[in-house]
Amino acid sequence: MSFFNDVYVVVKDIPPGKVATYGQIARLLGNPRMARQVGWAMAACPENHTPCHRVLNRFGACCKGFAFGGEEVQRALLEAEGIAFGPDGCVDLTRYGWERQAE
DNA sequence: ATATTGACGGGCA
DNA sequence: GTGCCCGCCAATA
Repeated sequence: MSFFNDVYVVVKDIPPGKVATYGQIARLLGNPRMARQVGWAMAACPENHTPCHRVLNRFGACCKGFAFGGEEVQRALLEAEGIAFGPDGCVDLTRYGWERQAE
C-alpha cells in the first residue's frame, strides 16, 4: 500500500476548483502507467479525506455509476468548486487542469 | 496459496 | 494517424 498511500497524498494536495487526471497523478508518482492503481486508490477512497470527485480520467470525465454517489453528485460537487462542465459532460482540463505546484 | 481483474494510460507496430 | 499490447500494485475470486 505504499504508492497507494502516496496517491492519497497527491489527491489531497489538489486545490479546490481544480481537477487532476489519473495519468497526471500517476506521472507525479513517477510511473506514468500506474493510472489504474490510482483509480483503485480512489476505489478504496477514504471519502472522509479524499476528494475523489476531483480525480477524473484523461478525458476530464468520470465513469458513470462508479463515482462515490453518482455522476450527478460528482458533477454537482465540481460545479460547487467552480468547475464548469462541457456539453459532452467533460471538464475543461485546459482551464481546470491542476498543475503540480510542488516538485 | 495463486490467477485475474480492475475508476487508465502510454508506448510501439 | 490509428490500432493493439503492455505495464503498475492491490484487491477479490
